Formats: sequence, structure tokens, C-alpha cells
Amino acid sequence: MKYILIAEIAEHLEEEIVLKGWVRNIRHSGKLLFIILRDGTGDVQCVAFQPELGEEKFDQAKHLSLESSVIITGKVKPHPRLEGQFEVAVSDLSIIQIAEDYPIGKKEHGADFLLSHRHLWIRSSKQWAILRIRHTVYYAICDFLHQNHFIRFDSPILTPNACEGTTTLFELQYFDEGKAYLSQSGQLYLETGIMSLGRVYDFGPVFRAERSKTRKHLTEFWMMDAEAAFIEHDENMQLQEELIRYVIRIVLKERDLELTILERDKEALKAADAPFGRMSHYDAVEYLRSKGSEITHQNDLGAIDEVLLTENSPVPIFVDRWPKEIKAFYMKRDPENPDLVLGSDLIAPEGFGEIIGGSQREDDYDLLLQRMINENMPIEDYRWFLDLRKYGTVPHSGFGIGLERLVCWISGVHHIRETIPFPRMIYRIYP
RNA sequence: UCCGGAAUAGCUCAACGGUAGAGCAGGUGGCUGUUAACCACUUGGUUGGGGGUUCGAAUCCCUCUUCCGGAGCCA
Repeated sequence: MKYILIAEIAEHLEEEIVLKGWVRNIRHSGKLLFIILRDGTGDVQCVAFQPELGEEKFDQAKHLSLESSVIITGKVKPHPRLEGQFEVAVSDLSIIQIAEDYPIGKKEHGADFLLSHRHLWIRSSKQWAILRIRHTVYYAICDFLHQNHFIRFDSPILTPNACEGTTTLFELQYFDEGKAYLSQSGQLYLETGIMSLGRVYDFGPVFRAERSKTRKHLTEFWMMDAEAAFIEHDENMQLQEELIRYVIRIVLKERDLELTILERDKEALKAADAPFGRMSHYDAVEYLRSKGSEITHQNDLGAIDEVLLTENSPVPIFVDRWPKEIKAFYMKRDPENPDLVLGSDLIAPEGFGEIIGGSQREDDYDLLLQRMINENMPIEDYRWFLDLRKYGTVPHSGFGIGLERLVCWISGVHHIRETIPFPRMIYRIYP
């Protein structure tokens, strides 16, 4: 008898097969018994009929609890009521383990309880769907970058300095070498990579010890940083747009069931696969003020501003050419206005907010050094970074995507904590 | 860090100064097509900790703890 995955069940219609998995739900009605079996690749209803399975096995099956692990043998049939679906007529059943009382019930639970049981919560169908979309977003990003000649270049997680001096770092003692820090971004290391490989990206966990407490923040999250030589500001935004639209198309194509489980508005997602909006920070501020925001030309966009900006836009919007005071030291000044930098944020629609930050980088040694001195950065620690501007400097640009934020927007999930297997937040590190 | 809210059965909640209760989960039984199945019966409580007011506190007051929502910072 052939052991198959539920994902492959359509290929085995009218065949006797073996499934191995867990009991998602069980109901019985006299001599009939329905088991919703899940095996990680999908769910299928298995139907046992007492006269066919035998009294002893049927009685055992009746006492299966939620999440018990079982091996089911049976014949694949079309579902009598649900078009295009299948069910399994059970001919044999063996129990691996009867699960103890499963803490996560069929009715609703609170956030605290679910987060404390995250190791079990991930089995629930919505969580299953989100994690599968996360996987697809991850590999679609890598696939797009590979097609565009980007080489994976893993930047270190243990670093001697802050990449962007402003935000808070997790600190640890590194043997006898003094303090080390968990990386907030691999970007500065990526800039070294392009001088060897032309186009590079990294993808890994980064850490922010900010005491942020919102549905958009994690202290440990996965970031993809891409960096490319000879790509300038406008091409940089173009590349980001193509990447995001590619990811949307792949998710719509390969994760339709998961989007349905999550009740994601697929039409809204489809509508985002169209040319993105572009707006300078100056124009964005003017627009927001006309809508009643109190933002000024020296401010970053607040949470309400991000919602206001995109509320009538089906597509994400780039906001670029920011005042240099509110952006990082490494961003290149705007040749048309020395008070601005060639940085861009990509703001996702549907009230979601920022998903990408990118910029053309300062490639002139003297201007970069001056900027670092102005920010009181420890120049000696960044000798290696400044060296890049001494030995064959070139115009170059890059951007960083927060994986969980992208997954959150694409899957239409309310809180970022559901988009990573084990979220790390200011007041939570278990499990 | 700041502002707001919450904590009662395993879970989700009710009771708002006078005998702690429901639904779900668990248990037992019933039902040949169920879809968070249904029906009947049933187990289950130091009302987050400490202190106070009161004849009497889950309920009012103080305090601590934990969590949730939002802001700022950012991806």
C-alpha cells in the first residue's frame, strides 16, 4: 500500500492509499465517523463506517482526541458534496498516539494564550496558511534576485558596531575583544560585496532592541538587503517595484488556498500588481497637510500619515528625496538639492505602511567622511567602509525588505507576530 | 519609554456590595453524511499576589505583577 501526502491525493482517485498525520477534528454519528486529517501538506476528510472498519477499530477511532497521530488506510473518493475535493473511505486505522487534552480548542482564544502556546498554535489552519505564504514570499524574493544576477552574500550577525548608529542594539561580551552587537542590518557589509560580485543580497535575522510595541514591530525579524553597483536612484526604485510585483504574482498563483483560508481580499492584492506611485517627500507632506495631517517638511511620516497617503491608492507608493537630517548618513545627497538625499520608502496600501527602505549610497570619500564626522561616528571603526570609496568607488544603490512586514501585508494578517514561527517582542521571549 | 485597558473553571466570557454561572474543551450515553455537527447527563473554582474599607468583597480603595491595545522609533 502506497504512503502518499494529502497534497498528492488528486493523483490517486479510486486507489487504496496510506496517509499519516494528525487529527484536526473528529465527529461521529452512530456508526459513521468523520476524521479531518492533516499532514502538513493539506487537510482531508476521512470517513469510517463501523460495519466496514469493524467494531473494535471503530470504537478505538471514536476515542481519538484532537491532534492524535494516526496512520489511515483507505480508498480515495470524490467528496460527495464539495466539488473538486476528495475524501478517504477508511479501511484500516492505526493509532501512533492518543494525544492528551489539546489546549487549543475549536473556539476562539486570546492573544496571550495563543502566544504562550505558539509551539502548538502553528498547527492551526490560519497559522499554517501564513507560514506557507511566508515560505513562498521568501523563495520568490530569492528567485527574482537570482534571475537578476544577484549573488547571495551573507553578512555577519555578530558585529563590532552599529550599522546605523541611531537605533538600539542588543549587546554581548565577545571573548576578550570587548563588546559585540547583534546586527541590525547587513547593508554596510553588502556594500563591500558589490565591489567583488556586482550585485549581492543577504537574507537573515536582524535585531532591534527598540522598545517598540505595535503590530508592526518585532525585536528579531528577517530582512533581505540587496545592493547593486552602477544602479542609481530611479533604477533602484524600479527594481524594488519589479520585485514586489513578482512576489505578489507568485503568491497569487501558488497560494490561492492559503489566501482563501486567511480571507485575504485577493482582488485588492491583484490590483497592487500595477505601476507603483511615486511622490517626493515634499509633495507627500503637502498632500498630507491638505488632508489634515500636522506633519511638517522636517518630519518623518507617522503611522496615520502612512494610512492617509495610501488610502485612495490600490498600489504601493514610493516616497523619495527626503530631508537629509531624518535619514541615514550613508545616503547620497540629491544633486538637484543638497538638503535632500536620494532615499526612498515604499508604503504599502490598505493601511499597512512601510515595507521597504532604500537609497542610492554616498560614493564620494570626502562627503561621506564629513557626514560621519557630523554624526559623531567613530571613524576608525568604519575604516573598512570608507576604503570602498578609495579603491574604485562607483555609484551604487540598495534596499532592505522586512520579510514579516511584506508577508503581513500580502497575507492580510492584522499583527506581525503571526508572520514568524516564534515572534520575539518586547515583553515576550517564550516559547 | 508614554497614554489607555484587562486579569473569574483548561479556554472564551457573564455575574458589578448579598448563595460564583454559561458556552467550548474533558467524561458517559444516543444518532448512517457530519462540516467550529447535534441531543441528554456530567467532572471542573484559593475570582492574578499582597494590603485596606465593610456585618458581608469577584465587585469599592491602595499597591505589586502579568498581559493586551495604541503612540513614538523603525523594516
